[in-house]
Amino acid sequence: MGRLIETSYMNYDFKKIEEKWQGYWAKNQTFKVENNSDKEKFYVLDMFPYPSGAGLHVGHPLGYIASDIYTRYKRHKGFNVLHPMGYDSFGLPAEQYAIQTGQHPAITTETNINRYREQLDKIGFSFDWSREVRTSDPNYYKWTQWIFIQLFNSWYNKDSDKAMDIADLISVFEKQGNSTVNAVCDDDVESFTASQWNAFTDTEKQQVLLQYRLTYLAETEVNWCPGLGTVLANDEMVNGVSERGGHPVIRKKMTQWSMRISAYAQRLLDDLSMLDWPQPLKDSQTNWIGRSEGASVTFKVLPEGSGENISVFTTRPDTIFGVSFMTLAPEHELVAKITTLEQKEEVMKYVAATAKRSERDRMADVKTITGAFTGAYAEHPFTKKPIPIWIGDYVLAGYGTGAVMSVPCGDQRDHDFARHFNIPVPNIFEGVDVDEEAFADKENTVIANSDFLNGMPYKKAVKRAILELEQLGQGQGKINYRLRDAVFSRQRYWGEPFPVYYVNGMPQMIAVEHLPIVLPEVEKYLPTETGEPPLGNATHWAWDVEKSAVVSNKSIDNKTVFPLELNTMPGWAGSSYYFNRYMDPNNSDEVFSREAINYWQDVDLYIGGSEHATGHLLYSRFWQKFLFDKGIVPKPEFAKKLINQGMITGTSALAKRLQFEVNAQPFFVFVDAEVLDDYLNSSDKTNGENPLVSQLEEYGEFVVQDIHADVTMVDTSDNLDVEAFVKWQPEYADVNFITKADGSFKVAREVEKMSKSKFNVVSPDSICEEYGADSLRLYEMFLGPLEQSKPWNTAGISGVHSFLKKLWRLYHSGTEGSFAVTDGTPSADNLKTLHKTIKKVEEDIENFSFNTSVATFMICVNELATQKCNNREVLASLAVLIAPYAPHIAEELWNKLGHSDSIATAPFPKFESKHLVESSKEYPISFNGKMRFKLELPVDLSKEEIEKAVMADAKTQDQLQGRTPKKVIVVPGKIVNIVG
RNA sequence: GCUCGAGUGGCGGAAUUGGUAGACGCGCUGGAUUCAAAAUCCAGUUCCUUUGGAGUGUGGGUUCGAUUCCCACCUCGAGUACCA
Repeated sequence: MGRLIETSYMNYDFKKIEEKWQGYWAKNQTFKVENNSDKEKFYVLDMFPYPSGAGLHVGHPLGYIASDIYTRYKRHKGFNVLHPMGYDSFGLPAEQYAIQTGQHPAITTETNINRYREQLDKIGFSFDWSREVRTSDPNYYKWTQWIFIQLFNSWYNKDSDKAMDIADLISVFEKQGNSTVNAVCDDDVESFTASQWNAFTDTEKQQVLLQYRLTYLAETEVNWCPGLGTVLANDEMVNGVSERGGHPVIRKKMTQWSMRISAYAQRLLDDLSMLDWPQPLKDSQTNWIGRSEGASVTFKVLPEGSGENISVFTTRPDTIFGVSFMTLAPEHELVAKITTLEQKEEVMKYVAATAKRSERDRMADVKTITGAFTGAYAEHPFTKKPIPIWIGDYVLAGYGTGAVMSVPCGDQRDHDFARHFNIPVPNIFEGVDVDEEAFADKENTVIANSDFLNGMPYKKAVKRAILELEQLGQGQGKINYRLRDAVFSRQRYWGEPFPVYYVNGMPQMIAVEHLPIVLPEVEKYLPTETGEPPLGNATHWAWDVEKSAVVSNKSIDNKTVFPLELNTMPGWAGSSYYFNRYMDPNNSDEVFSREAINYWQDVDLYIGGSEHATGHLLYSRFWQKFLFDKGIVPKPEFAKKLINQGMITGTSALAKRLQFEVNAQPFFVFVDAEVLDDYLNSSDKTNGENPLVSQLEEYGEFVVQDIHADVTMVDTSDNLDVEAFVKWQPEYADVNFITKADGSFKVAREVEKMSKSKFNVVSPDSICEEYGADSLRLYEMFLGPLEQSKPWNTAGISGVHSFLKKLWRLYHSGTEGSFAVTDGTPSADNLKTLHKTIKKVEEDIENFSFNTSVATFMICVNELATQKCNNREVLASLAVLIAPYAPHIAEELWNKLGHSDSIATAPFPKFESKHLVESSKEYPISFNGKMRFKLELPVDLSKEEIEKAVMADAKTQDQLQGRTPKKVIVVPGKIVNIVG
């Protein structure tokens, strides 16, 4: 009896081992870190997960495993590593579920988080859970509200190029008005003097200040999604529909909170160069910011003296003499003013038609050219000739000034428009034909027919044109950005409430000491009958300035009790600074202490998906820069290095089904994939050996169909468990299965996105159950390069699993597999294998090439097993090497080697090159670049000696067959190449 | 359309500054062990017309030598979408 138990323990019992060490780590808080340490800091962060109801599949932990390996490695290297985890727990799915079921989103969220935690714990991550944060926790969103208030109380000073306190701005207004202020602000700010400012009422002053604040309330065109009942940010829609749910989105004017991210456009662009982030991600941020250099040009509307001006932005001021018409966006405010009587009807019709077309229609239909002539003319700044003013929906109201100077010879869209409406296409390029298409090449441009620009190349002409425009007072050089201010209001329940109440319609911030303003209870999570956001359903949602408390709506008197903001913040609010909050997550007095932020500084390694390129990662950089300006954080960028892990796709199992037609009725047969292939590829369809032949003779023509089978019912050799399949889908119970002679039935495989509907979802739990967390971790890494997308196929896991068993056996070479190590001096071979492994694994981890280090471990264990190595010193080093990858088995082996502490902080083995020194080298001998044979030669031979030895070799003469080589290339230590 | 990335055995993939293409694993084939199975171990496994030859998406170039560098093209994937 006792012997049985002993034996079972001697085998690699991963379940027992993993449970034991996960328990140990939790109990001993092995991975809890302090904010002060003599050790150097290192901060490894995973992107915040949203805890969805579906739980994790094997694709989700990929990045977490990689970051955990790096974290554990850095601990072995002597760093104090911050490696936290938490939840981005506000969000739409929980709210949609609440609308359907009435269940409070907080409850759904809690359930989902618990499930996530359970799944994460099983994989053996070394997170410091004492630092967990949740964005929906009032103790957390108190600080989200706090940052919002800081933004509200700030403006952007272009002179100092940073955010400054709004109080500074007010004192300037009081003394000098706003003419000397160089701020990022709304376009339509009117100028005022100090005395005018001082005469303003409070409300007027507030109104003016809103035009300067970094978060402001303004009527803006927003992306309204009726299907979701909320507005969406640009990055939350794809091709004119909502990213979540695919609902249509329309343009609508609404009063909304916005974030003046445009103030940071240039710095967001410039600082990309100091980030070690993937180039595609930086490129997409660069595109999103969309900087273009050019000029703004003012055209006077005729007749002279009408006082109206059209201002345009152009990147090609050098083509100003090619202007043959102007185009305004149909929404442009001048349209109504300048349209002549005769054209009024046509223009109004066109404006109404475009307003009706949804954004999506307009995008889907780029080819159709539409527009209308306003009847009005503008004056060319130089030639003074009249230019017709058109409207067209190819000009976007939201970009630039919503108006363009149209140069049909230099811009294809202008060209198309001109041709369509028979507008002249004057040519201003030397030696270029612009009849068929516009000439947009800047490099080979020589300007002609352009007065003072004649004969100039692009760059020179641009400079000159701007100079001339400036002298006329009708233009100047300008830089334009595509990046728009970000709408910050959402008409949702499950988000952070704004710390805002309204006095005379003007927003007021609630004092910081009264935060958090907690999300109120509501009976319904839908918008109110009057169309207000869900918070409009709350009965206690008013601010009492005397009590400094949220009180019943009934007491609103607009004297001491005021209505609170009904919108909530968007999903990205809470995730735009969480990386900083992790540094000191339980601090209730400050967002984080000085001590904490000064110690941890910023994230050293950030791992997550590339889908956040223009959302989370841009907003976070913006907030970080703002906090940096305010002296709250020490770094203008929050993450030095970022890695996008690739997606893991599923490998679907497809059972081949044939559909025959029998008596005008469909008739089905499942057939083994190889049998079918064999049949389809054979030229002789009457070959009697293929089981399909008999079927075909009977039924004739067929159509092949692919039926998804659940991947769990397929073994490593693609054989389907037919019994289980039929039990799972009883409708197939009566269908015949044509199997191979031995009764096996193979499915075909196809790589598709991992999804429930394709029955190819694999959960980490089932893998942990069957093979253990260490196998899962190794296999996820072994699959391929971290950043690449790659298919999951559970079949392959047996390789890493048997590797772990082999590793275990290396330490259990005693009788009946008992633990046995020896204390002697390791052999030269042992040391060579070990140090080769140390070198490679260390390089691999530093390069995030985790797949190759798993291969290295396999080679190492194979070699040590061949060497029958059971040396304590070598095996102890090996345990540490492998600990970041397979921490559970490493802990167990470390423990058996006699250590009472966790392996977590054991020093990483030191590589010593002396163990790798070789006395001879096996030279590949190539002829004309092709390796033909190998020759073992001493390593210290000179070039000449090598050549001599090679030429003297019989195999060389064999290859040459009497020819005399033209040349012999010898690269000592590498290769010999004989030419001729 | 534009921008970026990637194409290597049946499959996932390896090859660090140009220097032995296919490491490692899966799968497959054969064998050992076993009453049998699982597990384990050993050998083989790029292709072909095999005393040899060809071969890293295709075609060309640079080089003694190219998966690696250059040019053109093809295919797939990601991002973006009238941005003046």
